Amino acid sequence: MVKFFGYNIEKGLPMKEASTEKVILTAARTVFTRKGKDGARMQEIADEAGVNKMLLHYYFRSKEKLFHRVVEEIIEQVVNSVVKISAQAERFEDFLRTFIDLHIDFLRENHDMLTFLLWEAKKDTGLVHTVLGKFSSMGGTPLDYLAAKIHYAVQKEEIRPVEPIEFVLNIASLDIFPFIVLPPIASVVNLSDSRMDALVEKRKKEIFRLLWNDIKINNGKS
Amino acid sequence: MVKFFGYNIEKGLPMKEASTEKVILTAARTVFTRKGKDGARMQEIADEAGVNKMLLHYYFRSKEKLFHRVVEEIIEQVVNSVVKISAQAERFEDFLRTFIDLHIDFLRENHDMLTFLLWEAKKDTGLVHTVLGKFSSMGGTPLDYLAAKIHYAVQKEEIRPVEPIEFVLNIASLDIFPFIVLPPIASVVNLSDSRMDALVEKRKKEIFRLLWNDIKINNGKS
DNA sequence: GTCTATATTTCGATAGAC
DNA sequence: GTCTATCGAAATATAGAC
Repeated sequence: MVKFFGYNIEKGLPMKEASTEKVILTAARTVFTRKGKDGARMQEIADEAGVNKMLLHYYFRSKEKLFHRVVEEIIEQVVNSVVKISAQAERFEDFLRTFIDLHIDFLRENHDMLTFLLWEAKKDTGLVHTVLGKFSSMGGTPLDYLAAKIHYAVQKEEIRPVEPIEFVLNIASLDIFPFIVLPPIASVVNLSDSRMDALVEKRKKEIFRLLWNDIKINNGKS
Repeated sequence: MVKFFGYNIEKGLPMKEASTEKVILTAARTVFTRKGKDGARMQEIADEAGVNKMLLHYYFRSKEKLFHRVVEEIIEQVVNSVVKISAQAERFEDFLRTFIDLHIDFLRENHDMLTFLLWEAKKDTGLVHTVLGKFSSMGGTPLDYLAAKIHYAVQKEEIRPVEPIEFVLNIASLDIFPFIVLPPIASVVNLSDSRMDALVEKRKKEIFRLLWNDIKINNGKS
């Protein structure tokens, strides 16, 4: 294909097809999240992308640099998603229900990069720096955001006073952990996708019920 | 040192010092849980053990076999601990409080192998088979055990009826997840050990309160 | 930009002396 | 059982033609 500044000269149209660089990046993300930084092979990434191995070095110089590009992209996506689904609804009850719903939908679609990110962060805490930096450039960590949200809801007497750190740990744990353990187990016990989906939808209700019952204030209701 | 069937001939005493094999195994566990199967280097394990690299092959033939020995040991320890701390107390309230307490104590001591195990299980689901096999040889999975425990407590009207799978996911998530995310974060934000310990002890109470309030039956109390 | 061929390094594994 | 020396495979990275 003849390319010129992102335009496909042959067809005279803006290129919608992925550039070689983008193809490689996508393939690298697939392989890295599956095998990890150390287990991934440049050859496997090239095969996954359907390009010559040498091109990975042409575009990204080294495995190390390619890895960092992939991780930055993942962190960018994760942080943006969390920030986006945090900005929901006025009443705390609605906020909580919506947050759990969207958060779990996001996790279901991206559970592959979950364990990967946690593992790489344990080996190299530089990743944690990147995540925290990205959050603060977006206006604050989820902890900061939720603390403000809780403070407001308490004043409005929607919920009882709760410690933000405890609440964040509760919701993060309940939302995220199943997507770390269940996928490996599911592939062993032959849990079908549809049964998995049903389980996930039930979890949404269960998590909301558990957390909301714990903090809500009943105004005149039994 | 002159050795003969586990006896130290020079001193005429049973050997309390670790054998070379045991020293290697311990070092391997340290390095594998820190760097993962792919990131670990035989040389680094040898250095950690303070022995010649060649001895690793003498005792374990290959990196693959050494890795599997380490993983089997870890799984053995994890399963035994879970089974052990599950067999506690008659009343469900006491059982729950004690389980959370001991489970979290165990996790605090062994959080290094947590992310490692979850990561390796994601890459190679053979590990899941090993875990499930070990559990069934010990009388059943935690899910089986808790289902029976719940059934009994419901009959005694100590708790309302609950779905075992939901309850297991709730308690596992709340107990385990913090030990996956917090250690990397703690090392970045300079959270001291004592403050971490305080946080953990508060978590125990918070988790028990949250779960118990959700399932208990109030007999005549407000 | 893309290919083939090759350089360079790292690492698991073995041989053989003691 | 333990050591030194070394092999051979793999994997990252580069050279140079097209």
